[in-house]
Amino acid sequence: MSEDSGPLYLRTHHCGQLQAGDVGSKVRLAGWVDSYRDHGGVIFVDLRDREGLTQLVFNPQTHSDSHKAAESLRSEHVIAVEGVVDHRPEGTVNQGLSTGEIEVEVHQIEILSRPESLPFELSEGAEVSEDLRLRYRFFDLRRPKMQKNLHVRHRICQIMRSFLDERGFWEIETPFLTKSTPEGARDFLVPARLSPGEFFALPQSPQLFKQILMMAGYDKYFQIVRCFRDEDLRADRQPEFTQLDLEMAFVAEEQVIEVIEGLMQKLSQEILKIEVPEKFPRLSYAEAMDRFGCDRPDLRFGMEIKDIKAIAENCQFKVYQEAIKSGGQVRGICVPGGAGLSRKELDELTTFAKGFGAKGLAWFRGDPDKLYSPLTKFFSQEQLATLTNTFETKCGDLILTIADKPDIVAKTLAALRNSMAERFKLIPQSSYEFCWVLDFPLFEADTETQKPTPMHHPFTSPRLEDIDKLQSSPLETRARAYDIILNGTELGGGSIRIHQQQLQQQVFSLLGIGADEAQSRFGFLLDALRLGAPPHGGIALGLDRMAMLFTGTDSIREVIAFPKTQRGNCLMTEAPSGVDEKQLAELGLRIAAPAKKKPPQ
RNA sequence: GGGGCCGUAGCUCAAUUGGAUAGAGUUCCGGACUGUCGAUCCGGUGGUUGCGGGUUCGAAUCCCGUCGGCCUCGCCA
Repeated sequence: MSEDSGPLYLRTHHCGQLQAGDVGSKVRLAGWVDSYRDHGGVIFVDLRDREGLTQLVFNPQTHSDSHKAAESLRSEHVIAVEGVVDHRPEGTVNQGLSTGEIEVEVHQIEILSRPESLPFELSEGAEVSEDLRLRYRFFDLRRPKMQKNLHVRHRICQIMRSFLDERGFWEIETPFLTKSTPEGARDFLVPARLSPGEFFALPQSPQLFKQILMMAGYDKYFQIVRCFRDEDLRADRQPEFTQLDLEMAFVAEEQVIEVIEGLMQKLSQEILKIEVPEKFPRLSYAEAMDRFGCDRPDLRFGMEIKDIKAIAENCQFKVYQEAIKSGGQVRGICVPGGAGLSRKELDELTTFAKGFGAKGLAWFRGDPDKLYSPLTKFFSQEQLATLTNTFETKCGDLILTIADKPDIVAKTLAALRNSMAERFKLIPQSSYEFCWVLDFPLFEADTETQKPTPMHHPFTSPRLEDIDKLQSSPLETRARAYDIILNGTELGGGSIRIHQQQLQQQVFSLLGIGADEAQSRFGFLLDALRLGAPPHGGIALGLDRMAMLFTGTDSIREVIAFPKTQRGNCLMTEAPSGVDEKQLAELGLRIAAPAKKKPPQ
C-alpha cells in the first residue's frame, strides 16, 4: 500500500472479513473499540464494525508508537489502523469468532474520535432499561443484536421485493398526505397551510389507492409502506408501522393465498433456514373461535377448548346452571402439569380471568384416580368421569373452566390458554406454525350501538352464497376475508373486494352511511367503480411483526430503528413537542389546551 | 379512560420489610502485568433513593399527588 492511498480510515476490509487465507496481507480496518485488553506489554483490541470483530495486536517491541497510542484506547473509541494479517499463535485461536483464526498486527493507528463517558455498557450480557436505550438510541443501535435485527429486517424486505418482482408485481407509491376517513382507527391529521382550516390525514393503509390501481389496470401491485393509526400502543403496535401491501386483479382468495404461502416459504428458507408446509392449515373463523377462543390461534401447542354444556346443565353447581339457562356457555381447557399450582396461584388466575370480564374461574385438579375441586360435591361420579374423559385429564393436570356469555368465555379461555402454555413451557422453541383463518363475519355488532360495523373494512366483499343475508341477517353474512397467523400473532389480513358499485352502495347503507355521505367521503371510489372495475383482492402483512417473530424478539421495538414509547413519544428526539406561534399562525391554528412542552429553541 | 409492575451510584441490582454512616458487581479514574478474548490483580472516585407533599422520634421502605418506562383491558375498519 502506497503513502498516497488516502486517509487511514479508507479501509480495505471490514471487521468480519479476514481469514487465514489473508495472512501476510497489508490491510486497513476502521471501526469501534469493542474491548481492549492491556497486558502491560502487548495490547489486544477487538475492533468492531457492522460485519463483525477483528482482533488487533499492538506490540511495543516492533511498533512502539502505535502501542503507546493504543494505551489510551477505551471502549467505543473510533479508530483506523493499518497492519499485517497474521496467524494467531497455536492455542489462541478463538472458535467463537468468524475471524478467530487471525489477528492484525498494527503498524499504524489513528484515533478518529474519543467518546466522553458512555451512558451504558454495550456488552451482550448487560441488560439496560429500555427508556435509557431509547433515549440514547444512537448508541443502543451499535449493539450487534440490534444490527442483526435490522439486518434481518432488511433481508426480509429484499426477499419480498425480488419475490414479488419475479411474479410480475409492480412497486407503486401512494400518498401519505391524503383524506381523512373517520371509520376505523383514529387518524393522524396534518394541517393544510394552503387550505386554512382543512386537514390531510396520514393513511391508515393505502387501501383505497391500491383498489383504484386495480381499476386502472395495474393488475399486480405491492408496496412496503408506512401506515399510521393514532391508537394506544402495545408491544406489537406502534402508531407508525410498516406493511407489505399488495393487491391483484382478476383473482379470488386462492390466488392471493398462494402468493403469500410462496413468499412465506421463501422467507422461512432464507431467513430461518427451515421448510414450512407448501399449504398452511386453514380454519374457519367459527372453528378457530370454537377450538381456541380467538381468531389468531397459536397452533404450536394443544390445550384446546372443550365444551361441557351437557355436564353443566345437569350438575348441582348453580354458576354452571345459570350460565347455560341464560344462553351462555361453560367451557374449559386442561393444563398439562397444572395441578402443582397453589391455592394462592389459583386465586391469582381467577383475578386474571376477571380481567377479561369473567365472573370467576372454576378448577378441577387431576389427583391420583380422581378429580379434586372444592366443587366436586356438586357433581355426580358420572359427571366427573365425563369431565375427565372430555379433557383427557391425567394425574397432575388442571382443568380451568369459565361459565359466561360466549364472547367472555372465548376471550378468557384464549388468554388462559396462552398464559398457561407460556408458564408451563408448553411452547416448543424455534417452531413456526402458520395458518389461515377464513370465513370471517362481514360485520360485527358495535359494542355500544349494536349496529353492524365492518369486521375487516367496508370494501370487503361478502361471500356470494351469503348475499341474500345482507338485508335479512347482516351479522350472519360471511366475508371473503382471510387472515394469516404465525405462532398466535396476526401477521396480516386481506380480502376480495367489492368491485360492483351497487353492492358497495348497499354495504355503505347497511353501515348507516347514506348516499350523500358515501359520495362525500368515498365518492372517488364509487366514481372509479362506475368506470369499470375488475374483481380484485389483496392482503397486507405487518412487516414489524414478521421481523419480530423471525428475530425471536418479543417486541416490535426491537426491529424498529427509532420506535416510540408506550405513550407515543420518541425519547431520543423528544417528539412530539410544541411549536412556536408563527408556525401556528401560518396554519390558522390556535391551541385550546396548552402544550406540555415548550417549543424547541 | 381503567387495572397491574417498576423508578436507589454512569449501568444492573441489594438494603434483614420503618431504624444508626444506603451496599455489591460492573463502568470510570490511577497503578501492576508480554498471548488475552466478559483478561487478571491492587487501590480510588462515584448517591437530591424520579419529583412534590404528608404520617412518624426516625422514611429508599407507609400514605397522597405528580412525572417517566413497561405489561394489559378498552381501543386498534
